[in-house]
Amino acid sequence: MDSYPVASSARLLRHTNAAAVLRLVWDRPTFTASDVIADTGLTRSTVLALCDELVGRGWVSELDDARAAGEYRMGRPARRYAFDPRSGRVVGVDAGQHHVTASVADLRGAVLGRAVRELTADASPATRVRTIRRAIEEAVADGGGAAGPAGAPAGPVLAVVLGVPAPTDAHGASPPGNQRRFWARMNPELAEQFADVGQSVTVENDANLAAVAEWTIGAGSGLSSFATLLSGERFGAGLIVDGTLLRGHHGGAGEMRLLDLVDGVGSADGLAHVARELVRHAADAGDLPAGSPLRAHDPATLDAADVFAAAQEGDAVALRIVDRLADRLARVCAVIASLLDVERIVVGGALSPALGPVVERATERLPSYIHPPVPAIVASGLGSDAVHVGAVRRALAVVRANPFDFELAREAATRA
Amino acid sequence: MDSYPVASSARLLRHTNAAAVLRLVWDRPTFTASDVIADTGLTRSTVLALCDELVGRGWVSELDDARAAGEYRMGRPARRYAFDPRSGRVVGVDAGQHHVTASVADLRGAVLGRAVRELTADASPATRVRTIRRAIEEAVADGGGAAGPAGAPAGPVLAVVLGVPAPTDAHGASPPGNQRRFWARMNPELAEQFADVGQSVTVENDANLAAVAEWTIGAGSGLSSFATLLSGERFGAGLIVDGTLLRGHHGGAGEMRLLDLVDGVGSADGLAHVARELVRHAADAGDLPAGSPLRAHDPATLDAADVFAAAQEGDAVALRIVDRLADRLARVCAVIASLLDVERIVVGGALSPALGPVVERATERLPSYIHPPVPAIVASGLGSDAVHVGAVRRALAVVRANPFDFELAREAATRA
DNA sequence: GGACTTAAATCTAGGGACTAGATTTACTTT
DNA sequence: AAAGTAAATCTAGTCCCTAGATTTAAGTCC
Repeated sequence: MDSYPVASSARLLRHTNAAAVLRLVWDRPTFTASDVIADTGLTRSTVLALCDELVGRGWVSELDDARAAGEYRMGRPARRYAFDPRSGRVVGVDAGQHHVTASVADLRGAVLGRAVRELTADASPATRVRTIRRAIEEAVADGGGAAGPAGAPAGPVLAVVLGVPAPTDAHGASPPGNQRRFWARMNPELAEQFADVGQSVTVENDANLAAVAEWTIGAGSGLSSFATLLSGERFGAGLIVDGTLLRGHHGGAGEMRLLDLVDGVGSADGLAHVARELVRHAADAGDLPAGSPLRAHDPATLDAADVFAAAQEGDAVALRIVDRLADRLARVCAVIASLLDVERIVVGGALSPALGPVVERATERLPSYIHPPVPAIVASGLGSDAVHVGAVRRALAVVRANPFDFELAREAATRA
Repeated sequence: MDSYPVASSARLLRHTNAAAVLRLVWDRPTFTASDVIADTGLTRSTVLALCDELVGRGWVSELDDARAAGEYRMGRPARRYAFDPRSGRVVGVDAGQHHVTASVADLRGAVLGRAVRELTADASPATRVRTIRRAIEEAVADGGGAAGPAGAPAGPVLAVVLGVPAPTDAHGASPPGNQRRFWARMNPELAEQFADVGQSVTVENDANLAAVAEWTIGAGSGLSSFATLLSGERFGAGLIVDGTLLRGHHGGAGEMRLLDLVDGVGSADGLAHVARELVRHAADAGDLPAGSPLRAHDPATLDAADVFAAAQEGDAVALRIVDRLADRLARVCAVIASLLDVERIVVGGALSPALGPVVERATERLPSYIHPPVPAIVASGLGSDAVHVGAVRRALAVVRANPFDFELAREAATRA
C-alpha cells in the first residue's frame, strides 16, 4: 500500500529535474533558458546545465540561428533550444479481429506512416502475429526514409502499444478462459512476440485505448472522469475515473456482460448489431411501406448505415428503429454514469460519425433513468481511428513518463 | 494531465528522505540505524542525521535504555529509536443519519477514546453540527488525560476525517440537488464547520470509508481491486480499483441508482429493507405456518435479524426469504464485478455479522450471472464499525503521506 | 584484569547539484 | 561610438550525500 522511495544521492536529482524540464518543453516549438526559469523557479546556471544535459542525451537541439524572426529586441540574445520530435518514434497498432492498423508517429504525435491489413475471423494466432508484424514493418518503413525536411534519419522506435479486443492486465496478458478462448486467440502473448520491435512493448485493451484517444485529442479531452463506449457489434467501455484508466484485477474493467442483467437491454449486443437485427426483422415481417428507402436494398445486406440514411429522409420505420437504439444507448449510459459518476460519455466505434441522431435522442432520454448530475452523451469524432490513435498516444505517454529509460541515437549509445 | 515538479534545492531531498524514513519505521516498535541502512541503502552518516532530524521534529524518540532485553551480543551497542505514536492523534467520525460515532486514535491506530450520540432523522443542520462536535470533544477528552502509561500528555489532533451518507468531491463538498436536499442536510459544509478541530479536516462518503476500513484492516486487505457493498436500508458501494479509491466527478461513484434498471432487483433497496418487506408480506398474507418461529413476533416489528434467526432453525418461509435475498445480492454483485473486474466483494453494514448464509448462497449463484473470473463474496467482520474505523485509517493515511505538514508539540512550534 | 573481537558511532574528505551575486558578453538603441 | 539591456558565464558557498579511516563501547577469551 505504501512505498518508500529514497533518493540515494544528489545525482538522482539531476536526472529527475532533467526529465521534468524535458516534459515541460516537449510541446513547445522552441524555448530559452528564461522560459524554463519562469516555469520552474530554478536558477539560470542550473537550467543551462540541464539544457546541456538534454542536448547531450540527444533529446533537444540547440538552434544556432538565434535571430529567429525578430524574437528579441534588446540585450544579449538568448540561446534557443528546441525539443527534437524526430529523435525517436512510437508505434500504435489496432490489432482488431478483422483489421490491423499500424501507425508510426514522431515524439509529438505527428503521423509519419500508416499501414492497414485485413484478417479473416478464423486466422490462426501465427497468421495474426505475422500480419501484425508486416503492418508494423510497412508503417515503419513508410515513416522512415524520406521523412525529414532535410532528409534527417528518423529516430529509433522507442515504444510500441498494441490494442487488442480482449482484457489485458498490467503486463499485457489476457485471461485465458472465455468462449472458444477468443481472448487468447486475439492476444497470443503479443507482448513477447513483438519484444524486438521497440524498446518497450505494451499490450492494451482496445476500448481502453479508444478512451485514451478521446481523452488526449478527442471529445473527452481535459476531463478527469468520463467513459468511452464502443458501440459497434458489441458494447465495450473504456473507463477513465479521477484521471486514471481503470483496468481491474485481470484487466476486465469495462467489459459489458452486465448488460445481460439490465432491463430493456438484455445483452451486450452493440448498436450496429441491433440495428441490423431490427431492420431485417421489419423487412421479413413485411413492415416496410411501399415508399420506404429501405426497400431499395437487399434485405440480407441492410445495415445500420442504411437505417440512419433512411431516418435522415424521414422514413417512419427507420425513425422507430433509431428511437429504439437511442433508448438502448440511454440505458447503457445510465448504468455507467450512475455507478461511476462520469462527466461525459463518448460513443465511439466505426459508425460513430453517423450516430448524431441516436446520441441526441439518448441524451433526451437519459434524465428519466438517473438523477442529476446527468452526464452529456456525445458522439466520437474519431470513428474507427480511435484505437490506433489511442495506441500512439499511450506510447507517447510511456516515453514521456520516463524518457531516459530509452536509448536514442547510435552516437548516444556508443558514447556510453 | 501531466505535472512538472522540480526539486529546487538539495534541501528538499532531506525533507523527502526524512519523511520516507519516518514512514519506514512507523509500524516498528523500535529500530536502529542499521535497520534503516538495510532497507534504504543510505549511508550510516546519512541515516543518523535523518534520525536526528526526526527526533528534533518530535516524531521519534531515542531510547536511552539501549540494553533492551539482550537485543545485541557483540560490538558497540546501537542507538535505538522508536516512532512515537503518541506524538499526535487522529479523529475518525461516522456522521450517519441517525448515529454519530467519533473515534480518537494514536498515530498507529490504537483507539484512545470513543463517543456515540444519537440524532433524529429530521435534525436540523445546526443540531447535526452541534451533536457531531460534542461527540468529537467527548472522544478527544476520553482519549486525552489519563491515557499514557506514564501519564504522558497526548499529542495534538492532526487529522480529522468525517464520514457522511452523501457523495463528496475531492474538497469534501456534496452536490446540492437530490430528493429533499438530503445530501446537503447530511453534509452542511462540515469541512468548514470543523476546521478548528484538527490541523486537517476531510469529509468523505461513508461507503468509501467502509471500503478503506476493509482495505486496511478488514476482508479486503492486500487487494488492489475490490468493492465494499453496504447492504442495510439502501445499497451503496465503496469502490477500490487498481489500488485507488474511486470518487467520480462529483464524488458519486458507488451510488447504486442503477439498480432501478437491473432485472430482478429493480431498486436500490438494501437487504435489511427487503427482508422486512418480504417477511411482513408473508405475515400479512397468512403464509406463516403454525410452528414458525416468526409467529412469535409482532408482525409490525419483524426484521432481518428475526428472519436470519428463523432460517437458522430451518423455518421454510425464512429460508425462502434468505434465498430471495441471496439472489438479489448475487445480481448486485454481478453488476459491480462485471463492470469493474474486482477480486472480491465485501458485504458490509450493521447486519453483516449475520449475513453468512445469504453470502454463501449468493456466492453459489454468482457464476450463473457472470463469466469467469468470478470474484469472491464475503461478509464483513467490521459490521457497523466500518465507517468510523475507515475514517481513522483515512486520517492516518493523510498524516503518513505528508507528516511534516503537521505541527506536533508546543516545544516544536515555539522552537521555530 | 588485560588483550582481542566486533559492530556501531564518529570524524574527515570529497563530490554533485543547487543558489546567489558579481562580471562579462553580444546584441540593440541612440 | 557610447549607452543600455538581457542573457551567459564565472565565483563562492551551502546542503546533502558518499566513502573510508578512526574511535568507541561494549562482549569474549584467556
